[in-house]
Amino acid sequence: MNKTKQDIRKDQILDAALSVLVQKGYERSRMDDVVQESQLSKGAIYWYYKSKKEMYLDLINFWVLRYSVTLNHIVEEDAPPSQQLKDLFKYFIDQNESDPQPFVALTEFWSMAQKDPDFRKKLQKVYTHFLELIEEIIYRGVHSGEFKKVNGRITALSIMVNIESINWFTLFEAHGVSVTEYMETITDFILAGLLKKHEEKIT
Amino acid sequence: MNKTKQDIRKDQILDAALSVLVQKGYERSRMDDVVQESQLSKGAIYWYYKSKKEMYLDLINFWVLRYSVTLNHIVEEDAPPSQQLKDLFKYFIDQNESDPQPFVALTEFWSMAQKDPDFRKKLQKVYTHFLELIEEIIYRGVHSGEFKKVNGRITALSIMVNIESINWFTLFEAHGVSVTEYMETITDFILAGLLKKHEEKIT
DNA sequence: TAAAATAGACCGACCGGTCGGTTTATTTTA
DNA sequence: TAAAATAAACCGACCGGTCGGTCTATTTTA
Repeated sequence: MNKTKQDIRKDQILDAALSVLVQKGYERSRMDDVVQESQLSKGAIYWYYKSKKEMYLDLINFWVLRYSVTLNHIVEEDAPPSQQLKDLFKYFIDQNESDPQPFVALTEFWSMAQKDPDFRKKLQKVYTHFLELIEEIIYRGVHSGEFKKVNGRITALSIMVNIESINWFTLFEAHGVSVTEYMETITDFILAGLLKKHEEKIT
Repeated sequence: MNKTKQDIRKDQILDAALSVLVQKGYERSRMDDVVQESQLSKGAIYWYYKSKKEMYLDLINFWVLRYSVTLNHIVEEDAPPSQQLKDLFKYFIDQNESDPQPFVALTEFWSMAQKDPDFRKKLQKVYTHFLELIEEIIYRGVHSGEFKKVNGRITALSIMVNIESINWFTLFEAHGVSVTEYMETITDFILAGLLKKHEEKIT
């Protein structure tokens, strides 16, 4: 797991790429911006990536990999599904608070996905995997009797969408509602819809 | 309310602009594309709009105006708030089904809002107004006793986010879940969280 | 073991196409 | 017939990608 020189360079490039992407978006981001931000040269960057597009596609890999470690950990931990969901929400709230850049970048990738099939396919894969994770939690909850018998796929979709709504706060004025406050309310809201009521549990 | 020649021309331009925007996104959309799509000339377009940016900013106005007619109608109709919310959801589902283009364009405007303060301000205004509409419905519901005493702003935000999630389906594969099916489930979900349970109503 | 050879990493000036916007000429309208 | 509207040729800043070349570290050779 120790990084080679090449991995370090790629990190260096992708760090710069993310920063530029968030500031300017895909189209307006210049390879020369990445050159400057990364303190490397154009030649160096094109040594590691054959095109602007390849570089940004790899940026998705980079972040998926980074997040998936914790995500898998949450799913595999030995906790009641309701707690797992809470952890999931909390993880994204914390991540967004400590560094919203990847979230902002996601908006840009959405926009890219609309135009470019390669970006679409890549994002599709990311989402499919993420949805499967959530669905897994839901299934366990339903199976163990903690959750109502809901449609796992639709519920997972809904949860995912609500997590993504974190982004709304990065961009717009919410008139006095904080992200944390909002997300906590949403978490309760979703869990209220999922958890069996006490009477039902007994029967 | 009858349209002048100029209004017609602007419609013609903005129709083309939307079409191009959806296909290529803001940056990759060429004014020459709009020229071709609108069957006009560059001179004509720059006669009505002083820049690419102005044109696209006006595209937002165009659609806000178009939607706001029905939206206001829904809020002002004499129906129980729960029904108003259902109508709201239904309206967007129908709109998306008959023509998803404006929804796709919204993703692009999100991306624009991140980079350009003018787009951000404009979208902020749109969202603020829309949130106020929803909040108004919520308030009435709470006041009339149909709804629980929820935080109007947060609930409105949540509803809006869920409506926007329609877009997810335009872009990605949901593995067998249809937009309509999804949205109907979500509507029920939200209303379940909002409506007082029968026992509570009686007391 | 010093010189020669090779490979990998990196540099940055430069080229060629692109596209928002301008200009100028022409046609339509009132 | 003057103003409004439209047409289309044109300008030039801009930027992704290229390429000849350098620099450093490792390996081979004699």
